[in-house]
Amino acid sequence: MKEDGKKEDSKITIYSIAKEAGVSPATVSRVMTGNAKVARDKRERVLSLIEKYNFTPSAVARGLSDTRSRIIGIIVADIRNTFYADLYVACELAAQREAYTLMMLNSFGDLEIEKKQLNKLIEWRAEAIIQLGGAVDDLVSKKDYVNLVNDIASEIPMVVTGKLDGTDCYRVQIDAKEAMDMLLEHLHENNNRRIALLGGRNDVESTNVKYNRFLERKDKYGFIADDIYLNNWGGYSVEDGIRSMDELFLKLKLSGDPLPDAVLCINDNNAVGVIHSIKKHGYRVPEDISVVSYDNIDLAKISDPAITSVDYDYDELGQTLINTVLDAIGKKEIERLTLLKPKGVVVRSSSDYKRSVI
Amino acid sequence: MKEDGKKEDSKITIYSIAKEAGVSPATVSRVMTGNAKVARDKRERVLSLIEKYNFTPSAVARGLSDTRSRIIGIIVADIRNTFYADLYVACELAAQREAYTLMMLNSFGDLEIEKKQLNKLIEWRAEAIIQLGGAVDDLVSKKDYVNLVNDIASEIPMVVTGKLDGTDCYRVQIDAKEAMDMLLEHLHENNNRRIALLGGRNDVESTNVKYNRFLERKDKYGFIADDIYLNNWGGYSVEDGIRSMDELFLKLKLSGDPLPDAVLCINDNNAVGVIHSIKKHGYRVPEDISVVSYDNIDLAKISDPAITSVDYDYDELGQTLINTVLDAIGKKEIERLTLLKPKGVVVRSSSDYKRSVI
DNA sequence: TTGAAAGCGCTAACAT
DNA sequence: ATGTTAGCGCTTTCAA
Repeated sequence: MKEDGKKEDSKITIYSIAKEAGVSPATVSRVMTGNAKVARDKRERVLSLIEKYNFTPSAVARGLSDTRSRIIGIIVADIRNTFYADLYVACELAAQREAYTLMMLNSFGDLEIEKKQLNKLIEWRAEAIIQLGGAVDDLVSKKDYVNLVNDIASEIPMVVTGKLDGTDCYRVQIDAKEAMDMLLEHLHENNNRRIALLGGRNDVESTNVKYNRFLERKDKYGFIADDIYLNNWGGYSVEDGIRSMDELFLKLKLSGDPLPDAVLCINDNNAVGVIHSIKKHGYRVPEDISVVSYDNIDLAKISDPAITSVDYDYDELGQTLINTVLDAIGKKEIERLTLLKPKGVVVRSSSDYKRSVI
Repeated sequence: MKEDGKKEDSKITIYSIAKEAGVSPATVSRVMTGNAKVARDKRERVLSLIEKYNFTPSAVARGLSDTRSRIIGIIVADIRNTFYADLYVACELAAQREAYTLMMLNSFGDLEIEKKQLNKLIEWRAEAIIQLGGAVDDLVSKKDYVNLVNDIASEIPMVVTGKLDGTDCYRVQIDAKEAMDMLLEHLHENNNRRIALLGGRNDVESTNVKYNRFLERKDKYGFIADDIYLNNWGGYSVEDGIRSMDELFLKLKLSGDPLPDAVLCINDNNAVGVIHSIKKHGYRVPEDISVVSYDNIDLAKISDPAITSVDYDYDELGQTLINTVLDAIGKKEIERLTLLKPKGVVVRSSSDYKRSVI
């Protein structure tokens, strides 16, 4: 049996601490928050009791009391997707630096779930909400969803990585145009002429931006990219990549058009699928066809061959997301849209091959 | 200008609802929680006001009031690791079914960070804490960490996926012995004789269990596995896999021992590295060397060649984790250790090759 | 069935 | 510098 079992176990709060230290609860609160001067001796006494009892003040009570939860809600399309996990971790790190706690929920790309998660965050009185992917990516947003978001955004700041037009969210994004330009430059340097564009969905903003940017710039580099080589739909997964490339092979066979020199994929997962298809059809990467993509997640490095991919500064992105949140909470005047430059293209074997100029 | 701007915006709580509905706050609370009968008409009036104002009760206030936060804390070694992300999602799904919210924090395998995160969860008065990987995996746990954990575990349930001995945590794990047996059976069926064991760390419980199980059973199958083929250290990453296999090639070259028929890797990442090394050395998978591993994360499927891996029922694992938490919260008598059977081995090309019996 | 009132554990005036 | 007190927004006895 423990000594003094009964007394010792009674719930410990700032009151019990205060009593034992012979001070007022307010004083205990003051030494905890550091929001006011406290006499050296009292502080020490309080501190040692806190230490003794291993006291941890209740964030719940504090949240109620000062009506600042210090929680930032964050809805992620799917944390199992490395891209989002990378982003999430960057946010968590940044948030912790500012003494905020993230409350993370998955939406699985399901609008109903997303609404439910938003609600949960409101219940917890999150001071702001960040959304990584999901409905916020769609180019044209559902009416009732927009309404919900606007309802929320009128109360607390919402910052999204997508478009979500019709709402007044803050937006933080990687500059997709710039990302496209980097890849085009790289492909051009290696004398690729005939370029295919695969993966993604037309109704997703970042994909759409890339697509348009490509069309805008292709002539500058003398790229050949007839419609048959362009397919910005089919999704973002490995399987989607396989399907898109299989389809391209088929179409090319029927039309008699030559293979592309390079395939520009919408992300690394997609590229893995594309490579898979290319190998399956008996061609080599990069000797026959180069493959490049975006995001530079771990997969790009460990794929075989390793994939050339546009890298982002995830830490910067996370920090910017959090900064935007904090500024918005603090009612500072800030830009509605922040565009971050991609870090650069990491050249790997999938495209590290200079074609001869014929 | 909005109509009635001032009044409309004043914070809406159960009080404002109560007043407008002409009932007491208690009644509003009752209709929200459903904890007591409320006259039909009053309920309807309250409900319609809730609807009208889009009222969402404060979980913070509720948490303070009934001292049940309905938060389950969860510390993950690294959410960017697909294995943990899979596990996490399974937990989130299970938790939501029970109307609990997960508060997820990463430990990055750093003991100091882990302690800080534990503390944060205590601040938020998590009703229980789940730990996926990290310090809980270590076979021999650090003294002060054990003390901290025991301090916490004496207050709220802790359930871990690792060993964490010296503590009274609940443990939920995949049966590593069984998982090993499945792979051995598979390798045997394909007439692999000479087996190498690569990856992992000796001081991690699940790895250790597998290693010992292998030694225990190898003779039954007539496997040849001299010390030179065994290397259960080197870690869990792709790079670790490359290093381990490179090293094995080197040692074999020096000793003149033949190549193994199959390499049994500690997880899928490791296997990717091993395959990388094998290819690099000019051998083929599976024709020259078969490769198998554990966890069956997405990577196993999209790797080239696709990797044979032991699959788990992640949903079941998540649900069991949450059930254990709930039972423990409810002070039910439950087993301290729950062992789950692996789902089975998913055979893919990396080992789908029958060797001829010489 | 319903309301009044106390209390959850903290913070922040306000007074001293 | 410190104590008193009044909330924060709920839930839950306890009476009625």
